[in-house]
Amino acid sequence: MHVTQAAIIECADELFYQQGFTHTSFAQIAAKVGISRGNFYHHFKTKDAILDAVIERRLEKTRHMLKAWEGKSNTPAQRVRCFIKILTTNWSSIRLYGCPVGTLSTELGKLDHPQRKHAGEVFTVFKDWLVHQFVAMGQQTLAEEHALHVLAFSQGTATLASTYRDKSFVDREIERMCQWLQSLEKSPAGSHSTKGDR
Amino acid sequence: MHVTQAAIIECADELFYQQGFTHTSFAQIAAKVGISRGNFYHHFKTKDAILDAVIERRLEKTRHMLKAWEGKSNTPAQRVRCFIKILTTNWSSIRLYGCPVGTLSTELGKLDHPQRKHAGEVFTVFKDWLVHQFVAMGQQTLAEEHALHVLAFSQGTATLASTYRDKSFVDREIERMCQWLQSLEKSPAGSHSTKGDR
DNA sequence: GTCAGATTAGGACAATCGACCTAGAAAGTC
DNA sequence: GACTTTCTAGGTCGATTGTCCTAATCTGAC
Repeated sequence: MHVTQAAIIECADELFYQQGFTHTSFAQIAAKVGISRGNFYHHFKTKDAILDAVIERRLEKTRHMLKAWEGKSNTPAQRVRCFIKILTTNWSSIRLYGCPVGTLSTELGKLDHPQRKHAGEVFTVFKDWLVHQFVAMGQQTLAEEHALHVLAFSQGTATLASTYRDKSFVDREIERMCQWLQSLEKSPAGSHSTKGDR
Repeated sequence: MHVTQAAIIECADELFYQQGFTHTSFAQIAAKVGISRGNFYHHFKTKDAILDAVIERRLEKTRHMLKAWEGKSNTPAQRVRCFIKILTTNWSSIRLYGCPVGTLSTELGKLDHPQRKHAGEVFTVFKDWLVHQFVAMGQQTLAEEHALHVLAFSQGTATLASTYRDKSFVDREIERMCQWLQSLEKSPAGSHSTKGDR
């Protein structure tokens, strides 16, 4: 039954985030789902298979969230601000467990895990979306660089804020980032001014 | 004999960095040191005791490195640049394993490990040193904020660069950071100019 | 040379890991 | 109703985990 399968993925997702992939066992997932340990083999052959499904779920949820942001905000700069402020939105969990994308990618990197690149795709989904926003802001030449810069800001702030569990630091960094974004809005910086969205 | 003890700490340090704390076992450390597994108990009662010693060693090495930087660079801004460029200096390992400080802090956070705060002290050593440099630059009111900003930059860049294993991105972010630092040098920004180092 | 203390190797211990199997319950088809 | 497929519970498997013990070896003081 695939409602059980979905429940396994959801619980595994949460536990991988909160405890890390290595430190999470089948027994813990099973307990959280409320099924027996041995039942796993029918749904997922290996632990890596669960990880694969978790990453796929995260990719899906990320794409969905970004699409939702398109509807809520009018300007591309406003959409980028949505991303920047995600640290505040998810603060209660980031405070304890850091950024789910960065921490998983880091852990799999250390394990030299075959799914390392797959986990990195979540970053790429964010990056491509950000690139699209910066291009819409008239920053096509530096769009990629700016996108990665915003991602790095998000990662660094999450890591440090999680270490010190300090919210005020997050607010200051967000303010700094928003000011930087505003300075981009004011100076279109396009070598050739661009009408038409290409 | 305390040469063995030092060897254990050094090997454990390396393995904790490369594989993570959870994923590193006594057997692996023992094999790396070249001693038997059972011999550990004589030197360290528990795995946490080894972790404690590793963190202490890192604190010591960090303080030593920062002191060395004081000698090599004349201006405080130049010293901050030493820190910023550490991503390039240690690129070959950061590429594969990320920042040793951030990744350990993140992992211990997820484990809710008692030594979490101890690991975070390495950040604080860097922070205090950076604060001192910014104060010397005449940025006393914003010194703490600037220091944390530089730390966050370092963390974010390391995480993202390690995910994509892309050196050129590191270079661009370093360049961006150095320009920001230069803009600070030009505008002393002291609300009241300050002679006397307080 | 003797002897006490420090250091070591090798293994035992219970617990847990991911992986796997089997028997039976549940669900759906005809 | 009988029958097939899907799902589940419980348990076993060898390997590995951190911890701990003991007997042997090494070292240095006397």
